[in-house]
Amino acid sequence: MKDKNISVAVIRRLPKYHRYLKELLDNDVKRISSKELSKMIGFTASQIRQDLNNFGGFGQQGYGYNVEDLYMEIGKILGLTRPYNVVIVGAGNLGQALANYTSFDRLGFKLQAMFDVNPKMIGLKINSVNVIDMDQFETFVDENNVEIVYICTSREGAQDVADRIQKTKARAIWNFAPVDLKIKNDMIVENIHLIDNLLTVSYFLKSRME
Amino acid sequence: MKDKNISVAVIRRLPKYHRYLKELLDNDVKRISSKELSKMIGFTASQIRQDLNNFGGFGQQGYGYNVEDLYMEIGKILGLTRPYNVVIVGAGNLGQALANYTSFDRLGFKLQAMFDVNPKMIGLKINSVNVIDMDQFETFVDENNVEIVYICTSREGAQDVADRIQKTKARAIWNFAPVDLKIKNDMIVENIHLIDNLLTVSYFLKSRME
DNA sequence: TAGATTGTTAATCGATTAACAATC
DNA sequence: TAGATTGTTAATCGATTAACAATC
Repeated sequence: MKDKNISVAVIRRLPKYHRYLKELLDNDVKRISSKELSKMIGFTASQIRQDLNNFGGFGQQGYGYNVEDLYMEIGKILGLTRPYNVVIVGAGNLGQALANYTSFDRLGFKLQAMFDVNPKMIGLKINSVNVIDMDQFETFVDENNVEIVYICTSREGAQDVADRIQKTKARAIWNFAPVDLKIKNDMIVENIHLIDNLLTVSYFLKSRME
Repeated sequence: MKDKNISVAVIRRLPKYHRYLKELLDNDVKRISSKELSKMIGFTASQIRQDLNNFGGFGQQGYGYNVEDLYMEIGKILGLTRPYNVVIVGAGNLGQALANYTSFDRLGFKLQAMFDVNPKMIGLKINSVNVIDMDQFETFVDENNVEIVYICTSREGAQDVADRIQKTKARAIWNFAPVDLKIKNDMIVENIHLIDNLLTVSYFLKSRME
């Protein structure tokens, strides 16, 4: 499976395929054609076939795709063949919300701890996960093979956390703070910039009114 | 300002311009060239000039762009010239997190109420906003000129909420449930599919390992 | 004026769609 | 076999980048 030169546009569609295939699987659908999938998912049949063929010929002429096989294959492509240890920095509302998402756990994203600087938060258990003092961050991450850190701090605190992550063995950041982190090494960074997304809503609302 | 035929790619970059210009403004930077902005923001200077010229000639040859003017103009394009009334459906952790974001309020997204079906939640105040019974949803939305609804329910509850929104005067949905809502009319829908984004992280982690 | 930088056209690049031969 | 549908190549479309004349 040599994922060379796959465009980011394709990668970002994969989770959607994964989601729809799961639904089909849950509904006991055994096979599906690119045409049928197209109708459900909203991509063209051509695009679906192109996307999938970046990773291999998963279908069969005259038949279509086996739902279970394709679901498993896309899971593999997405790296869902093993669990990932994760921690959350920032035990506020958002951090707590993420800590309580059972679907992350089910997919293999295993929350090992939460960190905060607020003494009132430290020692609490959220969904049976400990809130630990930020002092122990680097040690904990390295000792527990944490690979992904979710940053749920304020805008102001985020860069400092990012700097500290870069001193550990963790290699990916999922950033919820409304700031573009400055990263030196080849860390993987995905941003959820809520405000950016909300501003597109107001853009479309305004445009629609004119 | 005729926003005709502007591609979605351009629209999604606008909030980032807005964010960086705010930062420049806060640092008392008076003017900036597309070249300097390029270095900060990571888009090419050419792309920045192309993007901005979709909406008008905001710059001046030999000078660059006036930071304050450009910030205001982009704010206008994004629809930030008036407030928007919003409500949250689902007063769980995520709903509460969103209710507590002061930056949304500062930009003009005014939270009028939160809704839930859980009797334990109803009557609570979160950040001085009432949690109301879902029974009163349609009436409240129409009487309070709510334009945007944030869906923070479970996957299972989201479509039902979407159906109910379509019976009101609200015209935009900000959806956090991991499902693609079926919408009949021309409602504006923006999705934050957290799992989809997290799966790209595991994809990149896996790819990086090979 | 000379230098700088935009606004804008043209060239390039990449992604999506269409078409169809291969084949189950 | 006949029908269906993939895998894949070619055509199209759109977005990004480069170039440069206009002009502050």
